[in-house]
Amino acid sequence: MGAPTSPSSRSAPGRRQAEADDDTMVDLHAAVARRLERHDHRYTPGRRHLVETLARVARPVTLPQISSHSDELPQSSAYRNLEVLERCGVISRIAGSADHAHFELAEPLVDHHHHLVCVSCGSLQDVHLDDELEALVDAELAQAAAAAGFTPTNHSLDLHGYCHNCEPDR
Amino acid sequence: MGAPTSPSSRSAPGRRQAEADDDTMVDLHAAVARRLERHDHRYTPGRRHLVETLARVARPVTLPQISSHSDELPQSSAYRNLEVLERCGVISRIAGSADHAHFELAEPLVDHHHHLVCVSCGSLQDVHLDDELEALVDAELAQAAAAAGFTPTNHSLDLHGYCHNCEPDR
DNA sequence: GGTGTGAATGAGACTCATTCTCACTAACGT
DNA sequence: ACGTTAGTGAGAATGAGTCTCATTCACACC
Repeated sequence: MGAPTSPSSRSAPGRRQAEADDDTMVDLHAAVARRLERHDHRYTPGRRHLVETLARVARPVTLPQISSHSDELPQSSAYRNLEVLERCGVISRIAGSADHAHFELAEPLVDHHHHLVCVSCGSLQDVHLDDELEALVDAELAQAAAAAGFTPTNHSLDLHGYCHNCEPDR
Repeated sequence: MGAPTSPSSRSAPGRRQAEADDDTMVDLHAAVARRLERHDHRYTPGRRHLVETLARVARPVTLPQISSHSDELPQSSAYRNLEVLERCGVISRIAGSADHAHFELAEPLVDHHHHLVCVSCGSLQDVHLDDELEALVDAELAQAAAAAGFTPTNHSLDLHGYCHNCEPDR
């Protein structure tokens, strides 16, 4: 991992997060289970539920949003499981400026992508960029990082602005 | 103490944040004062102090770090003033995953730049990218945003990894 | 079929960064 | 001087996220 993550071949399913059909869901669960096992953790119903919700909404969501989609999980368990899933590389936490952190499926389980961040309502949305541009960015960042004695793992690129519900004040 | 000290205000901003010499400091204060005035706020000594600290450290810092550099300001005032300065576009808040938010001088007052984010200790460091690449990124992001009905204001590009004090676990 | 071991759960207490409240003071305009 | 408004500081309040702990579950091995 000298270089930033390239969206290169991994054994895991590199499928689009959106509109997950049953097949991709099965693959996803298998991949998640494998990751949990590797860390000596179990793929319990609660965790399964979280993963399934994240896969279905296909965008970064907060814990309250997850709960509202179906609150089968008490808050403390939900947070604990999100943390476990994060440590196992299944999901990633986006700390943003909104009140709550956002969670999404982690990169090897979904395609590399970035976010549109609404500065008004704090909501997040995925964007995909051209691979070539990604490579350019990675290359130049890697170079700049090296100069600063920094060991990169991955980059994140957010576009801040107003989502379609939050037109700039009018 | 009266008015801001620089009547000669040559177009101040656009300067590098690091190693601010006295001249740039004078310019900076003038620019900040102008912004505050525009919002009917005063450039009080406490605010001056915050701006000066941020200019001197030349990297995003947390409130405890600001205080440790010289705690002339009670916590509640510091937070309140940071908020005012943020609303006036003088500083920007970086919410990150660290315990504390980081603060830095806002973009029009310093050059456009990005951050190296240490995933281990949470510290931030500035990086500058090639203008051409920036333009490319902006162009493509703008296009993607338009497709999503999103009105962009600016982008942020972070490189996550390990700073030179926090080599990957060994 | 028991039984032991360690992970998982849920309820609630707790932490702690940040924000709010409020009484008070400093600055500016007239 | 006087009124009005912004700023101050101390402490209380808020609230997202974490921790504790008693209990339950899952699985292996007898």
